[in-house]
Amino acid sequence: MGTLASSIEEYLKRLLALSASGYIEIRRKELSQKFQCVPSQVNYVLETRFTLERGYLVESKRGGKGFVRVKKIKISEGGLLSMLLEEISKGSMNKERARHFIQRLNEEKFISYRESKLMESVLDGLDAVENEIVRDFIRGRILGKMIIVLLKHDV
Amino acid sequence: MGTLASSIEEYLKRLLALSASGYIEIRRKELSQKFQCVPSQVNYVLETRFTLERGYLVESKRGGKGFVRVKKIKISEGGLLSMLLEEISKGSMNKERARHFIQRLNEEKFISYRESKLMESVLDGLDAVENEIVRDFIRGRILGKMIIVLLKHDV
DNA sequence: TATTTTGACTATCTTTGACTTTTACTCTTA
DNA sequence: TAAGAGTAAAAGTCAAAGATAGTCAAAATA
Repeated sequence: MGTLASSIEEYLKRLLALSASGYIEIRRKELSQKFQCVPSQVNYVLETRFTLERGYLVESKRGGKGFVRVKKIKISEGGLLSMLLEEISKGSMNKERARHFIQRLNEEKFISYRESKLMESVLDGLDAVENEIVRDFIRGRILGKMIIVLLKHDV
Repeated sequence: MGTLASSIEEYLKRLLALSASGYIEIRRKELSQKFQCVPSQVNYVLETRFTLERGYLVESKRGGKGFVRVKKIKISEGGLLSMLLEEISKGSMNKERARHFIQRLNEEKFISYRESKLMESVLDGLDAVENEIVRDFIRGRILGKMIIVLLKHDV
């Protein structure tokens, strides 16, 4: 028997494997009751085991009928997305590299032409940020958030 | 099954979609009876889901012959985008305002949900720009460029 | 020391109900 | 009969209660 955290991790992964939709929705409180622990333990598991790097997306809603949704995303090893995610995780990205990735994303039909143009317009808009370090950082940051959105709301 | 609030929201939107006049008139009390809740629940739904920023106008009258009228404000894509551009040029485009505009564009079906989330992620990404003046300026600049893309590459 | 577990405090969203205001209608009364 | 008073039938307001989830740092454990 390992830690509580890994039991919960396994449980969620089992649920995910069984789910036809590719994602699961749980009640944080219910789950914590099932494992007889505090609710924030669930957050700990999600933060440490269901990260983007590991191929998971987590969304949630508070209040009545609240939920936590965990989604498994398929990122092919060594593919465009995994390269992109890795570069983004390093923190920043220059304009040419970003433009290249956006074009490739469109070529691979991961985004539409219009979406690619929308994303490129961000790069141009950022030219007005004076400091190059800051500019590259913000560019990487925005790109990262955009990728998450694209994965969350895949076509 | 979602919340009561979203059931009522959906019901009203369905009625609106069916209505030829572009607006609907309901009795607050009747509606609350239909959904077996207190009347003020209807106000909650109207206040949170049928706001001006989302493109709805709500009017009402009390007393005998009282009613609640909900109207969808019709606006053209060009109209909405030029309002946006005007606010940007006046420098009054803060983050929340921008977010509402983007959501409105989606609600009006001028952009897809995915595109709206893509645009919103720019707003969040820009939070890392320290200086508020700079941040607002860059946000406006990017938004402006995005709008041009939307106009150019019409769906 | 690094990881895990816990709990106090906070944030967000929804639902409810007591109390207030407005309006149409009816009933008096000069 | 016109003006005013009273009444019932709406709708509005607002704050409290309820239902979730998130954050963060201290404590416990490996």
